[in-house]
Amino acid sequence: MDLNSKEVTKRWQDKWRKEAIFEPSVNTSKKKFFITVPFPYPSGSMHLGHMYTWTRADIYARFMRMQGYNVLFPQAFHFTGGPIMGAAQKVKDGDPKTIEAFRKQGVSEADLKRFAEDPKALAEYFTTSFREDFDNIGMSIDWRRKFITTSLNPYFSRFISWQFNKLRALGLITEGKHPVVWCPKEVTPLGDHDRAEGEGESPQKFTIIKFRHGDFVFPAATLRPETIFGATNLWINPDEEYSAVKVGAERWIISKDAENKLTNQFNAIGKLEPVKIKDFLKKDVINPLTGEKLPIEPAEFVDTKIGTGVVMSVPMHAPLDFYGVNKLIKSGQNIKPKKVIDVQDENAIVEDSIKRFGETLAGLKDATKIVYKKEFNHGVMNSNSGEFAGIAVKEVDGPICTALKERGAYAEIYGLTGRVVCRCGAEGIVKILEKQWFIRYSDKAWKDKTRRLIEKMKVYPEEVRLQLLNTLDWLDDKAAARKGGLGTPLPWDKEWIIEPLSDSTIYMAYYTIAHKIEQVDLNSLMDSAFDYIFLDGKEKPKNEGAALDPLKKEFEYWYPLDMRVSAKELLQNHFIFFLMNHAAIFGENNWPRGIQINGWLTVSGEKLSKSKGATLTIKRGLETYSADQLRMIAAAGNGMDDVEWDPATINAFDQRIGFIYEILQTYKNLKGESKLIDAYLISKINRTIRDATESLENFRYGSALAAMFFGIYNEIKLYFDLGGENRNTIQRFLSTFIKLNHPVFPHITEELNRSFGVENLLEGSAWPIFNPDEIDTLVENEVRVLLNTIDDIKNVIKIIKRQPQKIEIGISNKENFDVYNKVVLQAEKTKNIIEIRKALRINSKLLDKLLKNPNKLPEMQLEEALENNIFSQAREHLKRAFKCEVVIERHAKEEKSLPGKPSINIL
RNA sequence: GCAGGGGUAGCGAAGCGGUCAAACGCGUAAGGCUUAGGACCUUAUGACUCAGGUCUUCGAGGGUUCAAAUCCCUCCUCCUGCACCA
Repeated sequence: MDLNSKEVTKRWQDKWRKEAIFEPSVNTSKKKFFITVPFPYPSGSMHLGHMYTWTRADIYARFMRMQGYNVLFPQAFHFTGGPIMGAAQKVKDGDPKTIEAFRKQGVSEADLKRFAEDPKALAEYFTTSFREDFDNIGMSIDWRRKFITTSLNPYFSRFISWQFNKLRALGLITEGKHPVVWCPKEVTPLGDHDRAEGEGESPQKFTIIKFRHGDFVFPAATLRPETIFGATNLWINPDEEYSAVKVGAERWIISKDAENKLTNQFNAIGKLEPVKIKDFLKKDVINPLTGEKLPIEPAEFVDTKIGTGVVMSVPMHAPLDFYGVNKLIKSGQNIKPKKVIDVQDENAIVEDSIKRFGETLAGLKDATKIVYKKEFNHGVMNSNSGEFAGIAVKEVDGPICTALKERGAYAEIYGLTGRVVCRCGAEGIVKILEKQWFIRYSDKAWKDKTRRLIEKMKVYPEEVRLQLLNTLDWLDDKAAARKGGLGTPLPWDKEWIIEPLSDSTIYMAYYTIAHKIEQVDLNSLMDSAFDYIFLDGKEKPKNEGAALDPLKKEFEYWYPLDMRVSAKELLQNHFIFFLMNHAAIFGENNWPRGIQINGWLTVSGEKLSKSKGATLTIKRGLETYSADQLRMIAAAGNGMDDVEWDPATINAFDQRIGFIYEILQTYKNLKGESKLIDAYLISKINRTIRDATESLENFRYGSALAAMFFGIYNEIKLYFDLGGENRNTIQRFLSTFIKLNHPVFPHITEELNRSFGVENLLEGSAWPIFNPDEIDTLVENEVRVLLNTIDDIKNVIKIIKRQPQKIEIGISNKENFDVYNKVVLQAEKTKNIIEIRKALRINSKLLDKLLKNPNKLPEMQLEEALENNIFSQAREHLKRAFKCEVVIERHAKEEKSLPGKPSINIL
């Protein structure tokens, strides 16, 4: 016989479609389960990496269907943003890399031409392609609810408008400026992926403190404005060029290297004129907070490229300054360094760190890092810092800046955390974008609400919860709209297009109504309509209100979302926005109930990216393997583990399915009795049901597979090995195996189920029930003993190097079993040998033997009669296996015979 | 830099205080079956032994404990995200 898993696939996919079992309707008498995966961006083909995530969701959907849930698993497509247009543009420009990648994915020349003319054609092409792939690998998706985003879908755009009006009404939208890394040559923001150098570098805010000298301003740039109380002087670099520049009504002295920064970041900037910086040396400036006079001093270590080229010197809190000021003091200057920050248990933090790293420039810089870190995290302002005394350094930044602002001494300037170079070759700078629209993710009350949501929901794997909570801590406002790309315009400022991460936060609600919304007149679909559908206690809109009722009914049945499934890279962006927007817009009863985060499918240890994925597409995969075979790989991972693409595993699939199929065809002829090995198998079947169910529930698919596919398979083999031949037991095994494995291998199990003689579809049929009464630990233990003994016999035979004439197996006597079991009971309480001995008060040689090693105390309960029975029933098998006479001796006299370890005598 | 997660046999991994030389899978080797085998079956796969035995390991180093891969500390190292990139 042969069962070809590729051939049966289509049959069952058609059947599921025909019976529309993936198209659930509202049924209030049935519990529901709503599961989604973030929509894909159709700018290329679906590859095995996509399959990994979607299969994980599909397995869950099918599992829940068998648990009796009414399951909704919909799928939409994301068109918002730049990449679709970008890809089309690249085709249009004739970019060979892009075109080659598309050709590899099977795109025809005619289609390529269409892509170049119309980005929408490209998106639609891949939308169709994705859908075929989803279907071909057996996703149980309800396609009636498919939709696309952007203004290409005016219904969806209305929905997004509603969302943003809601956020704005809640005070969660704000307008402001925003620093970005910028390429001056290409005149565009310079994202990580566009950089030749400096990935991960970002804009960094420096506080400018204005120190005045006459009508000149010396703008000292610093990351630590709180140290101003300890400032002893300013530094300038006497070997570099400086300019005076008009900023508003003021004249600032800055390094020549800082000129560009000023021009790019400040609006009102006047003429630049070179100054002789040496003329200012030894002159005094005024500390704006303390009123002290501070001298301007030269220092060659001032890097004029950083900040403004003017630096505030704080010797007690900055190693470089300490070094510089010490030199001044030695040359006879009267400077009195002052400590303004205390760190517990660290009295000489600067001196100590200099000692540690040395007085070289590099050493001083390393020391600086340590000092900054310690003082920032653990420092407290001391009595030298005026009104700020007692405040933690972490908390003091805001108040200090306010104080500086009040005295007209504050400004800010952005630098980069490191050098950035664009792919075009130009060096990146910081640019302040004006009039941006932000979502106020920094809002504290909003974060608190979301924190509650996160604490309440289910999170798989659990460690992700901590990461989400930590992400909330640093989350800041996010620019939510751009001037270009596809999308929905901001309802109150139509020049701006809502960007992709912002229009994908609550659209799961849209799935509930997507298949019915077009029955409503678009003109009547105003905000009040969405209020009515999605929010509790809202009035029904006067026009067309009745048309909304079926939508509201759908939403109220399906929401909240029960499970969102995705890979780990979306955790700190998409997921956090998804949760925050739900917390803001929906009632607590409609907050998401669970998320699952998984790792990636890797090839040679590397994540499948778009470029790599081009060769490992679903279509390619299906040329060689069946859908179930591919799904097996997706089921290999637990939690956030990455899973390596390893086609060799597929061999295990064929071989096992083949064996099951063989049993299926022959078991009916068996007429054997039910024996102890039957009790054993039934016990194991129940354990497997329990373990597999628990693993599936927790998305531990690798463990589930180990139990329900590999583990139980080994048990049935053992069953046959030990002479099992009972039809009912085997039937029980087959039925359980087929059902348990259905979520992972839906096609082949349907086929097996039919061969099994069951008419109804497996999909949606009842999940096997775990029966704790059928767990028989004693029998399991004794079978273990039998197997160990067989191993031992083999061992011995190997040693004596000859065919045995006769094997005598001696089972220990009842008294010994009693002692043994008492030790087992005690060992459950303590592993302390002396205590066990005390508790038992028995004198026996066996006891001495058992208590020799605390790490090897017996743990399995055993039973003398059962041990005898197991061995007696296995006698025929042993005779066959060892091709000789086998004698089982009860109550063996031999001292070697222990409970659980019968004596073996080979003649 | 900040946050989170890892480092266990040739590989993927399980174990998360005591039945652990380490489940399960892959790979490898030998034998069987075969015209043959990438198919299947059996056995082996840390080291040393050889009548069912012993010893050593879980990134490195310290510590807690009768007992640690498992708990604590320090260090090394890998992966992920850090926002205008979807």
